[in-house]
Order: sequence, then structure tokens, then C-alpha cells
Amino acid sequence: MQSVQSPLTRKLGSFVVLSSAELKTLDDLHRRRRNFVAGRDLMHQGQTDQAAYILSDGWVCSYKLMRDGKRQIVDFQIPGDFLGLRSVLFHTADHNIEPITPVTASEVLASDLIDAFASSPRLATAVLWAASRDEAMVVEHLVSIGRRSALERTAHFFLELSARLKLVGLGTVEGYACPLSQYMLADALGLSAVHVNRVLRELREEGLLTFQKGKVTIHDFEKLVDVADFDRTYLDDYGPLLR
Amino acid sequence: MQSVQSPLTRKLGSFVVLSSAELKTLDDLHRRRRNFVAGRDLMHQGQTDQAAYILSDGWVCSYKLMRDGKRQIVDFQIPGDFLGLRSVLFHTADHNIEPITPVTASEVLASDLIDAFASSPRLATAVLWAASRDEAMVVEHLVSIGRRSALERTAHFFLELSARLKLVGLGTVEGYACPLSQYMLADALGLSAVHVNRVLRELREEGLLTFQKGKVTIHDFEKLVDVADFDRTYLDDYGPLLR
DNA sequence: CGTCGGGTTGATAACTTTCAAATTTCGTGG
DNA sequence: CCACGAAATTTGAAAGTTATCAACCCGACG
Repeated sequence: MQSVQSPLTRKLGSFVVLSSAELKTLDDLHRRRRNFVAGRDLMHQGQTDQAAYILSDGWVCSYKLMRDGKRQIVDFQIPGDFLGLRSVLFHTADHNIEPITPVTASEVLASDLIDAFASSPRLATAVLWAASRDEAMVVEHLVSIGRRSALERTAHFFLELSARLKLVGLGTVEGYACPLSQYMLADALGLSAVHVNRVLRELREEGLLTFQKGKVTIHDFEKLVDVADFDRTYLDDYGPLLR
Repeated sequence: MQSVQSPLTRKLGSFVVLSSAELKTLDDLHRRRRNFVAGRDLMHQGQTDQAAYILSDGWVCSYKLMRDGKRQIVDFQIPGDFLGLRSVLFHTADHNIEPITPVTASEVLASDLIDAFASSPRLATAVLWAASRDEAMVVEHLVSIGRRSALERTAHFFLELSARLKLVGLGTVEGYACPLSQYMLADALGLSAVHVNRVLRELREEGLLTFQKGKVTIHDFEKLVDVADFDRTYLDDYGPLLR
């Protein structure tokens, strides 16, 4: 009987009411804990037969590398997120995963998932929901990079992160801890690091938000939402999941 | 007993060997045919309780609109593709779907899918694989828009389309029919229509490919792959699916 | 201390958009 | 079969955004 919920439990629990049996099943997925150091890839493109993971502590990023060395970060994962679900299905990873901080994650074999789903269809639905939500986020990143200016895009990024972190108890309306460098931001936003720096300065000078020393402080949530054309229903309230 | 395979059957069949019972099940999903005219949205953002569809004839695009009217096309769907799978799961569509040509599609209810999966787990795997492949494509579009130049991005786009169309018998190494306007291309590639036009001219003048009058002609596949930094294994040969 | 990885700033270059206008294509009705 | 209008394509010129290059600063760390 543990008193502290895992981030995954907390996230799924906010969308589906979980029975104690389901809580136990979720808990059991967290056997096989692994630790990883920052900066050393945890998975890379082309690797076959990787397991999936549930991230319980720390941040990672999923990215792709181009021939010429440029990279595009597809998404950051935070506690409660799955890593490499798609790689399991394909038997081959199509992207890299790099721990940004020291990371604790639970290895999940395909069979674990199948067993868990068999024991609770509601859990299966919840996990599928989580996976679809991840896909919706990738789509939103695509829209950001394709059609938002650097400023709008950056604002949107921090708002999305804020919504996600609040969901697992790692952030408030005021702000949150954010261990990213401006280089990583650049690779995620499709910008150069230099330009990210300028955009951050502008956000700061406009009184919208400050990102300094690993901390994001939101000064004016409403104006930020407006600048970013951020959809409030995007992650918070994705409609009734189970009826 | 039909002599011509549906595009979906053809696509799935190229990755999983399907038994005649499975072929029959797939065929049964194509009850409830619907026709749609070009240009009139088939699904739009916020709509609840949409069915999913299997596209059997024509092209559609999935897109999102911004407040200021800009739009980003997330992907085009061609015969054999699913439409709106994610919308079914969320009970709410998070994007719009517009028929680009007159379209024939089969409506698929959630219950149809569940029944089909129950009758054949292999089919379930195949469909999941198709969904993951779609997600992989969105990721690749993200990379394209984030880190490839307009020329590279456009080249990559046409190569991807080529690979997809070949899979359902609608294209050859030489080229394919492509009913897109330069405006749509622009909305998909995150460029302005004017610039798309210039890029197309450059591709033509470099002897790489021609896109004119609804036809794409590939002049130099190898050089195109090189320019686009296109991964040959990307869609053709995604590793052994079922073992 | 000395170095090294961020972060910051200015100057310049490159790429892409925007605006405007001409040209071509294509569907429709005469 | 032709004429007409709407839509799509094409091109030039100018403006705007973002990248690149080059310094410089700063704090962490051996």
C-alpha cells in the first residue's frame, strides 16, 4: 500500500475512475525499474526489439537526426508518459530517445501490457487514450512549426508544457521547473538557438513569461493564450472519455 | 466474390498474409458506402461522435485551422487509408477532413472494428500497424517542416506520396496522378503558395521531377532521394511486422 | 585559474513571405 | 465550338523573418 501515486496513475486517474484492482495493475507495471544518466541515448533509430518504458522521474526527449547533423525534437516526455510504444509495435525504433535529466523509468514488455489490458479493458482504453493524446500533441507541434511565428510557437510550447505538468502535479498556474537548454528548445521549435534566445527575451519584455535558470514563470496567462492561439480544451478537457 | 481487391486489403496484404476468412472480414467492413463531393468538409473540429471511414476512392486531406485563417494540412489520405480513427477514440474530432476529389468511403463504426478485431487478432495487429504508420508519417512531416529547406521538404513530400501510392497500385517509379493544387501543397508544406511555385520550378529545372496538370513525373529518383535525405526503409520496408 | 557549455548580443546573409500583376487553364453556358 | 469568368499558376520586386557568424559574458567544475 503506497501513499504516493505514480505520475501515470495520476494522469490516467484524472480521466478515468480507476478501481483499486486497476490501481494495483498499474502499480504492477512499475516493476523492473531502470535508471539512466542524462545525455546518453536510451533508445536509438533502427534499434530492434526495444521494450517500452513508463517514465516515472526526469525528462527525456524524442528526436530524429538528419544526415547533416541537424535534429528535430518531436516531443519531450515527462513523468507519467510512455516511451517508445510505437517502437514496440514496429519491432524497430524510428526515433531516438535521450534523457535530459537523470531518469527513472519502468521497463514494460509487450506481454505486460497485453496482460494488463486483459485484466482491465478500462485500462486498455485509458492507455489508448494516452497514446492518442500523444499523437494529438505531435499534430499540434506540426501546426505550430508550420503556421505559427517563432513567438507564437514558443508561447504555445510553454503553455502546452504547463498543461501537461499540471496534470501530473509538477506545475501550477504560476509556473514550473523546466530543465531544458535553449539549444533543446531550438531543436524542438524548429528554430536556431540564437533566435530562441531573442524570442525568450521578447516574451520576457512583453511581460508574458520568463524562462531562466531552469524555471518558467508565467506572468500573464491570458495574454499568452491569446498570443499562442492556444486551445484551452486541447489537453485539459478532451471531452468525456468513457461513457 | 469480387475479383478486385480494395486498396485497404491490398495495403494490409502487403504486410500480413491474410487468410480468406480475414479477407472476407475486411470486405465486410466495406458495407455502408458513402459518397462525398469535393470541397465540402466530411468532418470538422469539435464535431462529436463521428464514425471513422475507410477511404476507397479519391483523396482527402486532414487539416487544422488557425484563428487568423491560416491552415496546416497534417496529411493527405489516399485510397486504403483510415479517416478519423483518433476522433472515434476521443468522441470528438480534433481536426477537419476535406475531400479533395469526389470520394467514396465506407463508414466504420467502433463496434464494427471491435467485431473485426475479435474475429482476427492478426487483423487487429495489421490495423494497429497502419495507425502507427500514419503516426510515423506525421512525425516525418514534423521533421520536414522543422528542419528541411523548402526544396528538400517538397522533394521529400513527393517521394513519400510516391511510396504510398505504389503500395495501393496507384503509382509507379515513373510517377503518379496527383490532384493537389499548389495552395494545398503550400498548406501541407508550411510554405506560401508563391514559394511552392518557385520550388516546383526549381525541381523541374534541376531535372528532378515535374508536377503539372495533376501529374507527377519523377525524372531522377536517385537524385531526389539524395536531395530529400529520404529514408528508403521509411514506408517500403518497415521491418518484419508479424513473426 | 583555465576551460567549457550555456546564454546574450550585434551585424550580416539567406530564405521565405507578401503584394501586385500577368498569364494560363478549365468549366460552363451560349 | 467559342466566349467568358473564375480559379490556378507564374513571375517580379520589396519587405520581413530567421539563420549564421562572431564576439563576449558568466558560472560550474576540475
